[in-house]
Amino acid sequence: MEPVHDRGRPLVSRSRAATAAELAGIPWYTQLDAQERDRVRADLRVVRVEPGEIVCRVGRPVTYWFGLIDGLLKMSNDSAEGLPITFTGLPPGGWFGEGTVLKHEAYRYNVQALRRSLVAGITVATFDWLLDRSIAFNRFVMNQLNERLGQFIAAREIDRLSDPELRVARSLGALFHPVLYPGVGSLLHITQHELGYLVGLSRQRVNAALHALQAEGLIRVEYGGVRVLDLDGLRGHTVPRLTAPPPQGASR
DNA sequence: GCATTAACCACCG
DNA sequence: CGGTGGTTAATGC
Repeated sequence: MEPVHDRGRPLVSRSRAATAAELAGIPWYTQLDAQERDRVRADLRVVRVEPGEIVCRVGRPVTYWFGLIDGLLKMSNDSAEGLPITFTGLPPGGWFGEGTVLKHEAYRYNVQALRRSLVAGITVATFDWLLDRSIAFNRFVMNQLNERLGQFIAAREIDRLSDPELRVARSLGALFHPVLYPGVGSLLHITQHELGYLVGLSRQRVNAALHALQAEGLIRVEYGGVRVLDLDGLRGHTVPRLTAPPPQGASR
């Protein structure tokens, strides 16, 4: 597997308060009233994590509700020694862990940084407090849960796909989710190596798949990222198939 | 066959 | 320079 290096000090001790610009970029924050914003501003922490670092670990008691300000994270639900089950990329703008925070349980997945990232978090107490008083916040969380449910169903589907090009297309479609990841825009900053790691393919194979998708006009391959030209096309993308096996007795 | 790793070089920031 | 992309060759299932 990947090098899981755990940088010495716990995340909380390296964290700082959020800047005004960072706050303004948080989708649910801007929906809050003045008093709620005050509390969030006082509670919210921001920390820089290095590649390979783990943001939350399976089995650890819940501490924060997390959001990604910048960078790229990978979520996987793997049992301690078993094979990884599901990988999901977390692009900027994504907030995660609400299921765990709601139930005050232990985290059910690992979230690991694929590259240097800026991660924000609010405490469970503040999360609960917001849930008790802000309709807008409730709406955001409910929407988040609903969308993520769809994500995981899609992930299962992707896992079953054997065709590499299809896997890349669907994974990109998921990463460009406008509701879950409003920070992404039309250009996703991700290297082909990282994409390969998420999709479960080699960099070379991802490179080939990306160019095939580009040739179909669905995306544009750019330096250090991918621009989506046709999101619906990616979602419903089917490989130009030589599907129909020749009917029995077809002349040749 | 097809995908993977390793290696190389060119280019970008 | 390091990081990233495009490519080829050797190897493995």
